[in-house]
Amino acid sequence: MNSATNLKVVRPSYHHGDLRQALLMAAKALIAEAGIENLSLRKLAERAGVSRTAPYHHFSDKNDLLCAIAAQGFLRRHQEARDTFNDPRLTAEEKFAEFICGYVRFAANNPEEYELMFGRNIWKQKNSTQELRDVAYPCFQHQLEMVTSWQEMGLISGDNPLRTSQVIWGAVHGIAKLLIDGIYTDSAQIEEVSLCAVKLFIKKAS
Amino acid sequence: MNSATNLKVVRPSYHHGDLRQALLMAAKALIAEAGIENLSLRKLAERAGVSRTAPYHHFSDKNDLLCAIAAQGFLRRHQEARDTFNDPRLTAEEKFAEFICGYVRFAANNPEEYELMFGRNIWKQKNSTQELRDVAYPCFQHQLEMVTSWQEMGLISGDNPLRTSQVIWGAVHGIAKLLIDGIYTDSAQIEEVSLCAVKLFIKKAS
DNA sequence: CCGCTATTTTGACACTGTCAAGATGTGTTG
DNA sequence: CAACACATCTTGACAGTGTCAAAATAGCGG
Repeated sequence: MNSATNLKVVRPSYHHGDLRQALLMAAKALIAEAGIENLSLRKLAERAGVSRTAPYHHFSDKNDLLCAIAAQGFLRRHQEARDTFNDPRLTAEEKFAEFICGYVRFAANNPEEYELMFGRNIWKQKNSTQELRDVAYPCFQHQLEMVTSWQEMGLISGDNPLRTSQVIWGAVHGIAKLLIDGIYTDSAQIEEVSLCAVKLFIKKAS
Repeated sequence: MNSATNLKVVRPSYHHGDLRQALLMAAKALIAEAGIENLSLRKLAERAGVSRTAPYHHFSDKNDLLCAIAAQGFLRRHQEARDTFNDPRLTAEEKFAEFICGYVRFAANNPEEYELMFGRNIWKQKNSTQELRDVAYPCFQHQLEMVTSWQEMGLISGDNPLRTSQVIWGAVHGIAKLLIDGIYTDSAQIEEVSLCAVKLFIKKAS
């Protein structure tokens, strides 16, 4: 199916070269410029220099395209979270704080991409691609595992690890959403809010 | 011709009766049936029995219509929150728990309306109507005030009342969003997650 | 009664996603 | 090398969408 299996080297294989990749690039550019809701396949095709229906030979759907972009976002965030969690120079508490702050920062720095990754358009109904789920679920899983480990070592409070993970995920997700959706206007204080969340979840030793 | 002119004593004003209200009703019905993204002004007009552009004399915009519906949602939720906060039969801790659980329950029971109320489509850019802001901001404010009072009486942890309020708001919003957007599949356990959030935020007295 | 204005309609335009059918290049096989 | 199969891209078309302009209608105050 996927002709990209043969493309070990960057190689113009067919008419356009690698249209699929070019479309993803152009789509991200257009989204960054005008937001997700202003992305149309026709403008995208024009930007890529092909006709309106050319994208349909690389993505079955507009939804398919969006899922592919979201999948890239999950890969990036997953890697980011893994890096800080495995950084040997950080204490557990620093890792936890960076998990919270980094999560919100990721959303704040890539609002359109985050909106795509966690937007209802993709997840509601059966819109999510198998490819997207294969990338997103491990990312979710990783979050739960990290929180579980922090809880087991007594760093953060709560008893049920799964429930605590869900609440903390909900907290960072909600803070991020309230911010990037424009309900909070003070985007300058996200770091402060994130740090407050960290303090609230960390178990009091005193 | 229309014998309905004599029906309503309230205000049989013009051609249709009260089209604005009828449109809001029909819109909520359509949204409940097929979701926000499947609501079109044309289908709405057809449902209300008027032509496509008739709604434009009662709402300047599609966005204006959506804001009006969202405003009603904020009024309902605001009243709900006020009722539990002022219920003399509840202790402060019970009120706090009911605030958290009730918030998530409201979103779970009215997913489309909640999506509208807190969707980016309304708040991003300058899409929000003045009317909407006049209703929503007091609702937000009330939330902050409640959390502040609970913190001042030593019920919940944290030091900065504003930041704590924002984190707790973020938490309930995020839990609700993850649920109704279809990222959590287990909608049966929302109450459990909510209660876990309550326990996490309540200050340990022991 | 007439006219003014609020309300509604018809027509039109520029978009959108997506399908069907044809055209064109590419790789493989006989 | 030639011919075929197929991936790729294009043109044409259709049903939707939000929204504006201008025309038609209905109800009110004079």
